[in-house]
Amino acid sequence: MAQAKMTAELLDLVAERFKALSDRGRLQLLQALRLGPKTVTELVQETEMGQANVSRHLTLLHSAGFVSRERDGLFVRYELADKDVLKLCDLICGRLEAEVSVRRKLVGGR
Amino acid sequence: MAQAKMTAELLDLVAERFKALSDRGRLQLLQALRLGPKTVTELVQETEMGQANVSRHLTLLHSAGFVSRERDGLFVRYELADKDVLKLCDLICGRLEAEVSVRRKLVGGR
DNA sequence: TGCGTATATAGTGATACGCGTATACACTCA
DNA sequence: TGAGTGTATACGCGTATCACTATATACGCA
Repeated sequence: MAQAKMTAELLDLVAERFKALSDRGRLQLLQALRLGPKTVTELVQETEMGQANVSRHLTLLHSAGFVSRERDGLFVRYELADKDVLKLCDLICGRLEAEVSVRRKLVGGR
Repeated sequence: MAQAKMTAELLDLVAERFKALSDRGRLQLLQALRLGPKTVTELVQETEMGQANVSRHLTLLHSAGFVSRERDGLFVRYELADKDVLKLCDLICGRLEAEVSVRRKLVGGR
């Protein structure tokens, strides 16, 4: 896993994946999908984003491999591709919590 | 870990962290730091990036909490803040490898 | 086939990002 | 203090990204 020597192309692919996770709206969508598959319409309602934006973000997440899609008649149902996505988010969240607690200690309360 | 209800501010912080990892140059720097601390000059030599760019990227990685810095006389030595950074990269790499192997199966060689 | 709904895709303007050059700042040493 | 080296920052430019609106496509149904 992750050899020391990585080609520029591979790094670009990795960067692309991280970039897909570097937007609040997209993270919001992933969080919304935590509990199960949802249609675009449902996600629009939950996130208060415009339909076009939701669709665009979902398309991007899909091409990055983080969500899968499935047509259901008139609807398209999106779903988390696997659990790794959440693992990634949780790792970051863990880091943030650690930072916050350190900061609290330094400030002494707040 | 990662409650279902996340505030917009927290999501922005998470997105900011992922954005720090969404650039080939910065990933390259993190890879270069895999084996131990290095100075800016060394990183410039290893990565073939301009000095200004390396410094800027390192500053960003530092403010995102992924690397730590330490002055050593005239030099500044950067170091991976912890192992989680690599865990993140490895998770992405694992996904990429899986994708590639699937694609190989579909295409049938290549 | 025509209509209505769900989803995806232009087109556009504002903002953010990355790079290269030049310059400022930090530190050492004579 | 002044010269020299290492690191950080300012500026300008080209490009990418995002939100918004309008429009196109996909599908179900009468």
